[in-house]
This record gives sequence, C-alpha cells and structure tokens, in this order.
Amino acid sequence: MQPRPDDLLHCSIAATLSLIGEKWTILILRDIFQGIRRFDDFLERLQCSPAVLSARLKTLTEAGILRRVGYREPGERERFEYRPTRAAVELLPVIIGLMQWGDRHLTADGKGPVDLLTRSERRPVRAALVDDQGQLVQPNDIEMSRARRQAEAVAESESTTAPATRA
Amino acid sequence: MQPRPDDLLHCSIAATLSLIGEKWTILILRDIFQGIRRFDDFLERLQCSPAVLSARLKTLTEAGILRRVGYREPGERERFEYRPTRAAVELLPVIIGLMQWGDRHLTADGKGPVDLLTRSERRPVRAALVDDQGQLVQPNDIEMSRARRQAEAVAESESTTAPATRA
DNA sequence: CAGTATCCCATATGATACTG
DNA sequence: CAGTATCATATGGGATACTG
Repeated sequence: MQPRPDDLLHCSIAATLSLIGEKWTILILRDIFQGIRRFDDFLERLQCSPAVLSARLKTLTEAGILRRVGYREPGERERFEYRPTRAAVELLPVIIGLMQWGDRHLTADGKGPVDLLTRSERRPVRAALVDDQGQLVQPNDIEMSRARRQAEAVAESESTTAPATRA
Repeated sequence: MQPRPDDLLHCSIAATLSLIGEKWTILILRDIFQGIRRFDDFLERLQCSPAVLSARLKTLTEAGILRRVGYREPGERERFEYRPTRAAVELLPVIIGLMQWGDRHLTADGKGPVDLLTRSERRPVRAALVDDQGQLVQPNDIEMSRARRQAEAVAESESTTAPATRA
C-alpha cells in the first residue's frame, strides 16, 4: 500500500501502513503471534498464494519485523523459520487493538474466538492508551497536534491546533 | 480488503481489517482525530479521488464509525460533516499504535511530526497493553490462544495451545 | 519443504467531468 | 460545497507449474 510520498515523510501512520498495510501482512503477524513459524504453515492458514506470502515475508524481514532463521533438525537438511523481532512485538497494540475492536463491534456476543491472557497471572489483556506514568488515559482526554520542534517556528500563518477527539 | 470468508467468521482481526483495511480508510480516521470534518477538507489532505473518499466515508458511516451530521450556518444552506462515534474512539489504540511504531522505527530521531498529549495534564500518551486492572503488561508475558467456550470440547486431537510471543 | 516464476484477472485507484 | 459518474490504468492477488 503506497500512500502519496508526501505522507510518507510527514505521517508515521501512513509510513507504517506502507510497510504493513497490504492485504495479508497483518494476518501473517497474527499467525506469528500464535506461534506459526514456517512457510507452509502460513500458507495453509492464510490460504493465499505462495508468491504473495513470499513477497510479504520478504518485506517484513527487510523491515526488521521478522527474522529468517535457519535451523537443522538431527539428520534433516536445513530448514528456515520466521521469528518475530522486538519491532514485531511493538506492533502488538495495533494487532490486539484490531482484534479487540472486532470482538466488541463485529460479533454477536462481544467476545471473539481468541483469548489473550498474561502468562504469569492469567489475567485478560487489552490494548489501551496510557500516559508516561503508565496510567490509563481516557480517549477523549487526548489531543493530537503537530509537534513543534526546532526550526518549525516558520509558517506561522497556518493553523496548527487541532480540535481532536470528540464523539 | 476482503480476506477469505472463513477468516471473517473466525478472526476478529480479519473482520476488522475487512472494514477499515482499505488503503485510505485509516488515514481518514487519522484526519478525523485531528479535527477534520468536511468532505473537501479530507479531499485536500488525502489527495485521493472524490469517488474513493465518498465510498470510504460511506463504509465508515454504515459501520457506525462515523456519523454524518447536517448543520446549517446562519444564512447558509445545509452542509454536512462527519464526526467520530464511540466506535471510532475505540480504534485509537490501533491508530496511535501505528503512529508510535512509525515514529520509533521509521524516523531518524525516533520522534514523529505529531504529538499526543493529555488535555488535562499535558502528559505524553502512548498505546500499550494492560491487564484487567489497568496494569501494564509486558508484551512477552502474553499468550494468545483459542478461546474455549461452550461446545468446543470437540476436536481435541488438534493442538490448541500456542507458543506465542517470543523474540 | 521452501520457495520462485508465469499468466491472467478483478478491482482499487487516479483523473476528470458533471450536478444540486 | 458535497458529492456522483465515467473511463483508463495499475497492481494486488489467484491459480498453477516448476525448482533445489
């Protein structure tokens, strides 16, 4: 998915989507977080063509989101698997956020077919917004505005404030 | 973006993507959260064709993510604007998650062009994973597994556990 | 198993003109 | 302003065959 070049420079949302916004990419990451590691296993779960899968895995690997790791089981030839990197893990709020939204808004009972629990204490997990102290933030207490960094005191005529979140 | 029908039923991630996974949809929501409300303003910022914008706004409205509201300024004819609903606000972890990932991984200095602050105390905001008590959860403390509800005690031969998050 | 290479097609999109 | 209509094009993706 390629937005206009201008957006790629000026908007991290567009830039990220240009990397992981293709049709199958997020579903590959979903599978990764469910433990899928090998080409044929992805293929079976996604039901996409191997060419597409190959291309997406390559993009994800080049972006540093997956690592391609060779391994060899005793007596077997070398195989490869794809593992999540830290950059992949940092996409979890996005992926879990998508899942949670679908659970709430697109199912009859508001519950989805996949559970998320902490390993340690088996507590339910959800994506949320927090401040720099880890305290939950109410969504309509948020203001999204253009950052003002160094040399940007220029072009002051344009409005830089933003009305922001209000349902 | 239409994944295979099977996924729509069994995966909330795929289901949500089928609604908001199109090329411009998330960028429309980005603009919504920056206060954009009117057709021509979206058009100018997105630089997409009016037909596409129209279609996406329709999808978002039908999905209950936006509301189309008529208004009339004194002496003017009726105009329309699009406002976020609660369902839109619940997508913020996804949108902010995308932005935050791009800020961290796709910029030189790790900082993006948009700031997120709480209105009340002007603290930085980020997307994160929390448990049911609002406590932060470490990403690799998470286990994603098929929920076991009512009649699913069948088909026990298949492995239902998942290795999950490990970089 | 783990991919790559082709071919073809559906459709999303860009460009543009038009309407109330 | 707020869209709808039309047309040409690009490209993502499905199907399938092939390779080390």
